[in-house]
Amino acid sequence: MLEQLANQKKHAAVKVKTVTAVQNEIQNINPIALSVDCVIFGFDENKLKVLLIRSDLKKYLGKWSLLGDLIRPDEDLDKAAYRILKQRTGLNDVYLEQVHTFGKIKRHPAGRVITVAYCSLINIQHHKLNILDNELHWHDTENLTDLAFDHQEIFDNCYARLQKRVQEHPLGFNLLPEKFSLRDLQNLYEAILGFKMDRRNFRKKFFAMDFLIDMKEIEQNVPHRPGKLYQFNYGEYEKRKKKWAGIDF
Amino acid sequence: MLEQLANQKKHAAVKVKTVTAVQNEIQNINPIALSVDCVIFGFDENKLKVLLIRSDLKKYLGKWSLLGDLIRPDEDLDKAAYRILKQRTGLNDVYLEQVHTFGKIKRHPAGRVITVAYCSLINIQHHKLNILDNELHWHDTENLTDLAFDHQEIFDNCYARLQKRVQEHPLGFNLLPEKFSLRDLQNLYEAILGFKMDRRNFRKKFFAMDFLIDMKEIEQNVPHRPGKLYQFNYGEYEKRKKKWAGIDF
DNA sequence: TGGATAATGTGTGTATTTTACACATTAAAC
DNA sequence: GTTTAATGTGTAAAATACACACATTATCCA
Repeated sequence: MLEQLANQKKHAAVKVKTVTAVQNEIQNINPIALSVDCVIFGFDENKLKVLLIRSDLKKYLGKWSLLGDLIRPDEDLDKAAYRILKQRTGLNDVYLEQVHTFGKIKRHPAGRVITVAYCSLINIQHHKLNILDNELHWHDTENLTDLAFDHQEIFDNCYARLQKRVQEHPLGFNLLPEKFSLRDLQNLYEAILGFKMDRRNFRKKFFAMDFLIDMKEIEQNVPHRPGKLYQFNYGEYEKRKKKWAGIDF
Repeated sequence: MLEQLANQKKHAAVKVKTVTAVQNEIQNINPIALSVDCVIFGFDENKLKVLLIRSDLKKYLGKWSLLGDLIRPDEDLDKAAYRILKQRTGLNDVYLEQVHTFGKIKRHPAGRVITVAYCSLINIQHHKLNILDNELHWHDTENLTDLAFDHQEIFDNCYARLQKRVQEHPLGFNLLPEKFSLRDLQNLYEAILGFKMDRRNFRKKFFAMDFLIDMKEIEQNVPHRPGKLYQFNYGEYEKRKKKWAGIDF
């Protein structure tokens, strides 16, 4: 309570700050660096994958780490994340979402580096062609352990977010080819969520939503009866988006 | 594609970095400052409130802004947010959650300042006693406009997050006194979500969850039949927490 | 070419959850 | 003791989720 009053007094003393005063304050207090790290998910052979790179830092030699870089002073936060993605995957217009910011004091051996984690979903087919760099690797998300830095924590956090968001929003389609079968879609959900679902109920659910466009095409080169191909109808979805309501915990 | 190869080459050239090399890189690239801003929610007279302070920056004189400060170099991110809360409200052990990081280039007039937004929920009764500083003000969240900096955007973002989270997790109780009536609880939800609910179904829902402890007390000094008082059973909740599953968008 | 294989594609009944809705009860105020 | 303004409770209908089985079709191979 006394401390409270003291703080208020201190505040009252500094009535109006000029921009220059704040600039000085910033200069003095500022040995903190900022980076962006991207958890880039892909889906291939019915497995959820994450794009990793071999750490270029001596301390973590041999370990895998997320793709990241320092933020440039003249660069918006989101832009920095897009830059990383473009650099590493060659892809534009990918799904990207900020997830969480990690700022423990000793998380980076080179000093105080606070990092903003982004989650990205890409169509791995588009990217495959570009991945010649053998320092880059699509790693199964199952049994992922022992990443460099605090990247395991960052990955876990982003994966949990993905699991949640994929159930409430149509993100998943970013991981699939434009045209996909319902089986593909179910495999994707099962890979992300980590459990099997009833095929009939799964189909019923998606057909009931009525966001899938029947492309009037069927799978090619499958050793069994081919399934129909669909596209997700983003336009229609935007129109009828759900306004959630329902307390439940 | 060519650009892609060029990037890979550049990467391949810098094989192993020492910590010192990274330190230099950081020193050179680093005129970015980091702050924390807290959106502190309260609930009073059946209205959702947010704690604001008059901007101390000349450019925004007269405008209200969120409570924030620069992060100290030796301070964990979350610690910085707790520090702000303690300073401004005198309260410990409050609900606090990181929400989003805002980093547009020109969001702060004094230069590049990236800010991490936190959402906090406090029992306004506990705080009321402490709010002597007339620069601080509990503002209705309805019709909140024209905050300083990009604080309107930050507030909107945190409010949206609160609306969502309060439906999936028992956060709301942080805004209420320890003992509350079901009417209090419903008023809280209606204030946060912005619509009215059926009283009978609301009660049924919460009783069915079976997380409310009947305190065997009733409201005092109400001009009508007093309601029973309850407490939220956090212990039981932690035991039976929901594992969500259900695709729906 | 036809039978075996391995998938796709569809429907129904049951249980659970959500929603809509009305009346008796209680304490306080006058 | 009557009025007032809330609390407290139950039930039927609708919508949603879940469990479950069989016919269909393209491919593969003998």
